[in-house]
Amino acid sequence: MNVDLQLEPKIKRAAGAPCCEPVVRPDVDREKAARLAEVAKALGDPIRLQLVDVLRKHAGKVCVCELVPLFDISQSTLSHHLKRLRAAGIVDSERQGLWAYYYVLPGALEDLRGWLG
Amino acid sequence: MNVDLQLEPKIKRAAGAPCCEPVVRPDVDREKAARLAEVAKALGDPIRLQLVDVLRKHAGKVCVCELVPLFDISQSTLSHHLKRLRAAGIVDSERQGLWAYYYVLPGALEDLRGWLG
DNA sequence: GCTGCAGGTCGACGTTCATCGACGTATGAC
DNA sequence: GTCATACGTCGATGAACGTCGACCTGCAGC
Repeated sequence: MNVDLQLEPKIKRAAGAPCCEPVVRPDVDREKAARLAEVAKALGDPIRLQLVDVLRKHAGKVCVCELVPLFDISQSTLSHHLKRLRAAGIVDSERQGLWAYYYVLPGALEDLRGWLG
Repeated sequence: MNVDLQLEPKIKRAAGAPCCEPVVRPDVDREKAARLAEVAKALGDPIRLQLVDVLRKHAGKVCVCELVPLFDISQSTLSHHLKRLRAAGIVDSERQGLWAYYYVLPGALEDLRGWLG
């Protein structure tokens, strides 16, 4: 197992030969990387990240009407962001009469957190 | 401190009044959210996420020529991804002669990891 | 000098995204 | 029934993104 990968610059070599033996390998497979990246991408917007932050800080479910005034965006745009978060499996919602309540799905951020160490 | 945010649907109310008192507040300010989102966004691509994964798994620095054959993309596209990761402050590079070596900046993912809990 | 290679940059292309206003759909109040 | 409200969806628009090939820049070897 090659721990220190600081490869010697074997500059004296035949033309066309690779600079070094390929020893690195991805540790996460393509499917897992895609899943992790999907969650990261959903969090890759300041508004969505703050949305998740607000929802996570509250044990219960939060009404959309509470979220709207927190941001300088229209309600339709906020709805779009919530839809994206739901598509990424980070939040879910529940309707009660006129209102919709959102909450963070338990364990939704677990994989990304685990990957980050 | 309102722990359970499951707001009662106070449906009996005067027209125009909000459904509930606004009690939620974002815990991360706008600037911190923007910084966290920038890192998350940089990780929001499967190739970039795998790149970081490979670099993190090796204590030393990894030559670009080792990274190219790991993915089904052109070298110019890979260079673009590495540039994005560098712009996000996640990796940095160092040239030695013909070759460029990339490495993950220590602590670059610390904030995001901390926010995730 | 010249040639070949590694890797970064540039321009172009098609796709996806964030945002908005407008509209649709339920629901509750009357 | 009618009307207002809360929220979602739709269509449009401009910006950002991922990808590529072509080109440019250094460096090593001749």
